[in-house]
Amino acid sequence: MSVLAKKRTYKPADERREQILDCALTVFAQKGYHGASIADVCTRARIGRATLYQYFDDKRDVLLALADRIATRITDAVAARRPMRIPPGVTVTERQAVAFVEARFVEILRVVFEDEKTTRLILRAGRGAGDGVVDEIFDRIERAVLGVVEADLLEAQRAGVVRPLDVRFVARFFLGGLEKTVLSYVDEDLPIDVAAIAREAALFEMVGILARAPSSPHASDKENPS
Amino acid sequence: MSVLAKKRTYKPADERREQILDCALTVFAQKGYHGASIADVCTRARIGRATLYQYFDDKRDVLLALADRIATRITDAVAARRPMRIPPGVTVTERQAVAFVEARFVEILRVVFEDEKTTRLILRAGRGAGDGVVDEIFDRIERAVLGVVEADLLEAQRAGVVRPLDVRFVARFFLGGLEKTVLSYVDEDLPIDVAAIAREAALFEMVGILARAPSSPHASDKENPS
Amino acid sequence: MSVLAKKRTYKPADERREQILDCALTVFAQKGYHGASIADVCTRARIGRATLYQYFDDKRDVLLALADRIATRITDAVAARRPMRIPPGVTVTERQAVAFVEARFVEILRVVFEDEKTTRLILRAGRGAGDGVVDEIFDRIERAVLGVVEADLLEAQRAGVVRPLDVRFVARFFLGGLEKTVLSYVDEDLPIDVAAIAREAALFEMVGILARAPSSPHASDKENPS
Amino acid sequence: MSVLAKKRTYKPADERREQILDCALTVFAQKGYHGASIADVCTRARIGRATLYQYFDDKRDVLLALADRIATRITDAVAARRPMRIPPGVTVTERQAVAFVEARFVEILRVVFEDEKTTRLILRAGRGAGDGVVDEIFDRIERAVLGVVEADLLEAQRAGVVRPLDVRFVARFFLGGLEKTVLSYVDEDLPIDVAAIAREAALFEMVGILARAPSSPHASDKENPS
DNA sequence: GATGAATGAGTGTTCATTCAT
DNA sequence: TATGAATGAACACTCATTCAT
Repeated sequence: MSVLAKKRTYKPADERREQILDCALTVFAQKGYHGASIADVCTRARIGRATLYQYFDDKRDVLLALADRIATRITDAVAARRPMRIPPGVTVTERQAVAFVEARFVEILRVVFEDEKTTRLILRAGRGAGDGVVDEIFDRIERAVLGVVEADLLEAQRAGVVRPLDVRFVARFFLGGLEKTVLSYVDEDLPIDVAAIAREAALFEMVGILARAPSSPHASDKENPS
Repeated sequence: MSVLAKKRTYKPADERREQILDCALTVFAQKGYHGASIADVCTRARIGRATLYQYFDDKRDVLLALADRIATRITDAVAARRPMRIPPGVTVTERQAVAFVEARFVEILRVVFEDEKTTRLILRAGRGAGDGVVDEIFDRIERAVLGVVEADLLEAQRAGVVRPLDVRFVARFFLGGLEKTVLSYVDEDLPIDVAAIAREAALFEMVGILARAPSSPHASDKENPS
Repeated sequence: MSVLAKKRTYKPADERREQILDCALTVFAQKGYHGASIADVCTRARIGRATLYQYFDDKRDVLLALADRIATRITDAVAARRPMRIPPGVTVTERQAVAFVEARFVEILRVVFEDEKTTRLILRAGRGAGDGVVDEIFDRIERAVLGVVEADLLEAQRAGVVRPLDVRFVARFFLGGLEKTVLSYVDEDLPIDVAAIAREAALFEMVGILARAPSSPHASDKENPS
Repeated sequence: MSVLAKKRTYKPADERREQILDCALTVFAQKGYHGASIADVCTRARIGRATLYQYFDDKRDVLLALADRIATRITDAVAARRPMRIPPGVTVTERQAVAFVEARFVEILRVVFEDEKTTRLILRAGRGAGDGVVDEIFDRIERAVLGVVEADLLEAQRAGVVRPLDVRFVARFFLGGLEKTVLSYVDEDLPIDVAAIAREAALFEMVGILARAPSSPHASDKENPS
C-alpha cells in the first residue's frame, strides 16, 4: 500500500450522511446545482460515487436534504424566537426603534445567511433547479423569514410605532434589499459584515432617505394631509 | 405531405437570428440556461438544430448574445435619460419628492423588467451560468441601473433633499427590494404591476416605515440629538 | 458594396471545375481527405459551398476526379515514353548503367512527384480514404509507375545488364525507397531535390552497398577512380 | 433474457484497458483513425461507449496510447538488441554479409511489422491523424528503426565491408522499400512472408541489381553458380 | 452559374445512476 | 459499509448535402 493510497474509510451512517451534505453544500454553492456533478461531491467527500447512492436516492435528493436541513435550522430558530411585544402605552423614540430594528436584522442575518456557502445556495444555486419540490422547501425558508419580519411589522403597527403600510410588501422589499446587499459581499469574496449591514439597513428602513426639513416644522408637508 | 410534415422555412439571416434569440429567451427563462437544451430552443424556433449553429458559435454564445441584447437595450435607455437636476434654491416638498421618485421607479421597472421572461433571465437564469464573460454582461446591466439610482441620489443629496447616506449601499439595497418584489409577481405568474410597485416603493424609500409622531413635533426626537 | 465585399465571380464551367480541383488538391494535401472539409475547399476557391455541388456529386467525387486527373497525367506521360531498348551486342559499363538509371529516376520523380501537394496526396492523403473506387485509381497510378520500372528491368535483364531477380519485387521495393525519401523531404518542408535523390538512389540500386572486394579487380570502371 | 441480450461483463481495469486498445488497433487499422468511430471500437469490445471514456480521455488519447504501446514495444526490442560488431581483421565474404543482413531484416520485420494490423496502423492509419503528439510517437518508432539500420551500416562501413555512402539516405531508402513490400502483402490480404522478403531484400541491398561482369571472376561465391 | 439558408444523420463526450463484489 | 466497473440516455456540436432563389 503506497503512501498515497486511499484506504476505505468507514463511518456510521448518520455521520457519513452529514458529511456528504456538507460537501454538497460547498460544491453546490461553488458551481451551482446544475453545474456541479455527483463526482464533484464524492471527490470532496473522498468516497466512491456509488457510496453516495446508499444515502440518497439521486442528485435531486441531495439538494432536497440539504435545503431541508437549512430550512429546518432556520424555521427552528425562528420558532424559538420570542415574538416582539410592545406594551400598550409605551412610547418609543425613533432612536430606540432604529436600535431595536438593527438588533432584529442582526438576528436575521446571523440565522439566514449563516455563512457564505449557505447564502450562495439559498440565493443563487438553489433557485432555478427547476424542481417543484425543491422550490417548495426554499419557499418554506422564505416564508419563515418573511413571517418574522411581517409579525414584527404588524406588532409595531398595532402599537402605532409604524405607519400604515402593506406589511407583506414592505417585508419582502426589505428582505430583497438585505439579500442583494449580502450577495454583493459574497460576490466580491468579502466577509459579510453583519453589523454594518444591519446599521445602515435599519436606518434606511425606518426613516427612509429624505432629509428632514431641519428648520421648517416638518409637519408642513404632511404625509397624510387631513 | 402529412399534417405534421415540416417544410423548411426561409428567412433572411438577421430575422432568423433575432427569432432564435427570442426563442432562447423564452426557453432559458423557463428552464434556466443549464436546464434548457439547444434542442428546446430549436424546436421552439421550428428549425433544425444545425441551423442554430449557423448563427451562433455554441450554446454559450446564444446566452451571450441574448444578455448583450438586453444589456445594450438597458444601457442605451439609461444613457438616453436626462439626468435629474434640482435647481439651486428650489425647495422640494416631501410629496413632490415622493412623486418624483415614483416616476423614476416606473421608468426603471419599465426598462429593466420589460417583461416576465427578461426578468427571469436577468434575475435567475442568467446568473450562475458559471461563465465569466456572461457574468460580466450581467454586471454591465447591474452597474448601469445602479448608476442611475446613485446619480439621482447624489444629486438629491447635493440639493439637500436627501440626508447624508452611503449612496452605493442604499442604491443596491433598494434595487434588491425592487427585484425581489418583481420576482414575487413573476413567480406567481402575475402580471407585473409596475404602478403599484413604484408607488409603495417610493414611499417606503423616502420616508421609511416609522409613523411620524402625529402630535409631538417630529423634530423632538432628532436623529442625532446633541 | 463595401471594400471587403465579395462579389460573385463567374467562370466558364471547365475553368471553375479545374479551379475547384486545384483547391481540393491543396486542402486534401494539407489536412488529409477525412480531415479536410468541403467548406475548406470552397473557402479556398472563394465560392459558396453549394456551388461545388454543381460540379461534383459529393466529396468522394472530388477526390475521385482529383485522383483521376493525376492518374491520367501520369499514365499519359508513361505512355508517351519510349521504352528502353538495349541493342543486342552492346556492352554497357557500370558507369553507363548507373547514369542511365539516374536519368530514368529523374524522369519518374518529375512525373510522379511533380510537386509537394501531389506527393502528399498520393502518398498520404489519398490512401486510407477507405473507398474502393478511389483506391482503384491510386492503384492505377501505382501500376503505371511500377510498369515502367519493371519494363526497364526486364529489358535490362534480357540484355544481360541486370542479374536475374524478381522484377516485380525489386520494382516495388525500389519505388518504396523513392517514396519514403521523397516524403522525408516533404515532411520537413524541404524542396524535393530530384537530382540528389536520383543520384544516390541509382547508385544504390545498381551496385548495392557492399564494398567491392578490393583485391579482385571487379570492374574497369571503379566507383572512385583514382 | 433474449438471445441478443447483452449482459454486463466485468473486468479488472488493466485487462479492460488492454482489450480496448486491442479492439482499437483492429478498428483503426481497418477504417483508419478518422474513419473509425468510438462506437466501432466499443461495439467490437462489447462495451458501452461510456465505458471507453473511463479509460481514455478522448478518441485521440486512444490512438496515443495505442501508438505508445507499439512504440514502447519496438524501442524496447531495439534497445535489447546487441549492436553488431565486426572484429578488426576479419574478412567477410559477400555471402556471409548477405546472410547476416538477411537475418537482420528478419529481426526488424518481426518486431516492427509484427502483424497485419499493427503494420496498417503504422504505415497508413496513424499518419495523417493530424495530431502533433501522435505524429511525434510515430516518429519515435521511425527513428528507432532507422537508428538500428544506420548503426549497422556505420559499423559495416567502419569495417570496410560497406562502401562509403550516405548512411541516413540508404537506411531510409531501404526502410521505404521494406515498408512498401510489406504493405503489398497486407493490401492483398496475404500473410507477410518475412523470410522471402528478407532474402530478396538483403541481396538487393547488398549487391544491387547489376549483373556482375561475367568475364571477371568477381567472387568465389558466385550469385548464380553455373 | 451561383449561393445563402437550412438540415438529417451522425460524432464525440458527459453524467447520473446501477450492478457485482 | 463501500466501491470499482459499467452503462443508457442525453447533449452539444459538425459536416456533407439539399433547397429556394
